[in-house]
Amino acid sequence: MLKISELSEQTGLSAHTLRYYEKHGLVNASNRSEAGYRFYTDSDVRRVQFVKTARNTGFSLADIGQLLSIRVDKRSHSCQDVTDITRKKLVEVNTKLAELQSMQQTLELLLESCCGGSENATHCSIMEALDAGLSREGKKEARLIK
Amino acid sequence: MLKISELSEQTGLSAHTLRYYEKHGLVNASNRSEAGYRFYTDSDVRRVQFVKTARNTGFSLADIGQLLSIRVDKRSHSCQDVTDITRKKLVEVNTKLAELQSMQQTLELLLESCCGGSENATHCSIMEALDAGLSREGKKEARLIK
DNA sequence: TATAAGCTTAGAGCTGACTCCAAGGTCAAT
DNA sequence: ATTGACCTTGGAGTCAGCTCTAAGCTTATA
Repeated sequence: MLKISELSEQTGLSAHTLRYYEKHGLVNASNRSEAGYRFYTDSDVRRVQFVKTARNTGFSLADIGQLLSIRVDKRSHSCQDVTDITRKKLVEVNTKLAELQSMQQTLELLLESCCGGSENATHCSIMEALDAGLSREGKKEARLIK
Repeated sequence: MLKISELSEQTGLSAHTLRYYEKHGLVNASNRSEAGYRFYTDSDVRRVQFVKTARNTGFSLADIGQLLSIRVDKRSHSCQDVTDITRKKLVEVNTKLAELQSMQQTLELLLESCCGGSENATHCSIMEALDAGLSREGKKEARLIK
């Protein structure tokens, strides 16, 4: 039986966060002392670690709520229930990934196009490109957005 | 001279958002009618479009504030000032990109490992992998996390 | 002139995932 | 018995970037 600070240490999640998860229905302490102190069992620890792993994988707390309810009663759920949640997440991740990749490319082209020197920015090609809505090239090559 | 709704139409930003930007010091209407209605000049329109382009490129409103103050007085700023902001943003984007790519890979492996069928989730390999902290493989290949 | 559409403001609400605070109770060690 | 570390709770604050509301004025059209 672990106290909240011990669970915090074991999982790397703060006690604040653990209480927050409890408030949101993700992880309860199986036991409480007479004074109300939370005490966590091994099973609780595993549940918290499941939550942490799922968070690292990108699932929202709402997703994780669903995954947890599958986890406690696997017989009443299908693999498809699980893949549905996972696939939905993958789509979200891919969408964000595409946005970020586009930003990355733009930023790299902007940096390539600019001297970055200490002379004044009167003719800075980054400023020019942003002014032109990125529609023009970086002065030499016609690649931005296009 | 455009009214706010006209500027909204031209830029694709809502009137709400335009007022929000003004409140945060990014874009002022150069003129006001007697009744206080905002009127935007061509120069204002260009400024708003600059902001929009910078937003699309991933810059925060705070970054854009800096870029705008460079824009209005290019002589007092260097190309390096501009590349500093841009490079900082690129680093942030690359960091997020790495996180998302790791999530993407994990999600794809999870999906590969699971049948996704209508049978119950008792032996679902996604659930098993999340339970094991992704430290184990997808039943067949040893690739998750590793 | 009446109506509807559009404008103004300050300020509140939203999202998600924490993060912190105050006020007070508990526990272990000295 | 006292100190200090730890625990409890409800509720507020944080971040970014909007998004919306309410109450009231203005403007264009019929």
